[in-house]
Amino acid sequence: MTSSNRQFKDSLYEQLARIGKALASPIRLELLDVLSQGPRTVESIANEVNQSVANTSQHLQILRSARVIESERNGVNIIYRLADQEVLGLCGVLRRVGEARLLEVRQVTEAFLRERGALERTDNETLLERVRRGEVTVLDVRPTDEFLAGHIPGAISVPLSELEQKMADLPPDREIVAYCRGPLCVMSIEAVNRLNEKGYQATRWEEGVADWVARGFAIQTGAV
Amino acid sequence: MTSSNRQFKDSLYEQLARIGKALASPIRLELLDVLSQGPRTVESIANEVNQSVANTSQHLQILRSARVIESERNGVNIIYRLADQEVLGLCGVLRRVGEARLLEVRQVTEAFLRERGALERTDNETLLERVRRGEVTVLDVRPTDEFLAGHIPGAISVPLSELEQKMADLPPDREIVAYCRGPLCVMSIEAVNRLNEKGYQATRWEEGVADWVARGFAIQTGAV
DNA sequence: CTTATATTCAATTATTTAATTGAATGCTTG
DNA sequence: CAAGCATTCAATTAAATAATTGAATATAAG
Repeated sequence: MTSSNRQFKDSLYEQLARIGKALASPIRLELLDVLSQGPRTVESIANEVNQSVANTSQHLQILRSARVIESERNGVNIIYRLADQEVLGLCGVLRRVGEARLLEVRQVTEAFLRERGALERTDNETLLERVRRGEVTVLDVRPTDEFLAGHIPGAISVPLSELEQKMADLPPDREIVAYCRGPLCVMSIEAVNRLNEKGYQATRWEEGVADWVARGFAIQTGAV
Repeated sequence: MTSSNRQFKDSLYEQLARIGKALASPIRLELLDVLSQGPRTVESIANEVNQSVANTSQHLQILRSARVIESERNGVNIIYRLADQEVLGLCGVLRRVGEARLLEVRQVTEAFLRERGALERTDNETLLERVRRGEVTVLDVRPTDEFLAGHIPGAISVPLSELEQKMADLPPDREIVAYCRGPLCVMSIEAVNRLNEKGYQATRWEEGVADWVARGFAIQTGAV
């Protein structure tokens, strides 16, 4: 290979490695997951991931420098968001490769689900078909701002913290499917457990909005 | 969030970051690109990326530890290969995010193509359709072992080094489309330039076999 | 203009990563 | 069994990365 081709390759991979480096930190991967649910402020993100605001901010600078997130000022707050759907896809692929290839990921995940009584696999694909056909009542049990940022069309927003109050409004003889942020989020596990305790017929759809989008389906923003 | 949820998240992202760290090095990204064309020995890879065998081997250990590549011994040689298609997809998504989001990637790439007289964009999608309909003669100008590892069905293997000898066998009045490893490989550029100089009507399809696979199309292995 | 709040920056320290070099290991051949 | 070849390992050195802490900056409110 000529030396100018060599130089070109070196430059190109140096640049692409910026994205790899952005993904090389556990904290930054969590930041990206948090942002995949919708835009947030630094303080809110820092609380979610249990890190100092300064440390969170530094990691956000690295992600922004790699152009995988963007920011805009809103008064004293800075709102961060994922740069685009392709970045969302990148996070999804990395997680799927991790789940498929790293035994440790599966071990950690199964321990997590077993502790919460959610290890039993439902038929996720059949459930998805029934959701799409409108055969079940779909609950989004994430916080309201994440629902507003984007949700499965037809889903009802019932944040976990409001489930007790709103449970009585749910049709008692219609099957319920609850989802939240994704396979590793406990909200839908908790919601399904509570609903079934009260005699509802609830099932957890273990994916999240990002997975729905990755499947090519449209989402709804705003209140409906 | 309860402390056991926090611990779970910390463990999970620690594990997923192993893959991010694997991708955080320019050399390892190039190794993955090289392996996306087919399995190779350490020495052959080291030559391709212009690194020492020891350094190449160390990076390969990191990639293997992250489970994105696999190895098998073949006498004194060790053959390395990508772990599966999902890893191929991960590399593809990372490159697309880089190309879409990092101005520097586009700058480096355009300079590279301009220097080689290949900056003019052809309509890649129309070309693909014509390839799929069998309307053109398709040449794979990569080395033979990469052709054997996997190629577009119906493509003829004409490694760049053999183009002069084999050119006379090509139908003179049928349009030719040449491809190689991907947008940043010079073989198809060189091949198209030479063919057009000799009066053939040749166009470059700038993607590679990995992109063909990412589009969901089947590839052919072996000699046909 | 001053104070409060949110966020970023800079310096420091500790840890991790990367390239080099020479030794060690595994397989093949004579 | 010894020599050759391919590959990996280990130690060393230098560079890069990460968390903490305190200072600096930007915006809003009184």
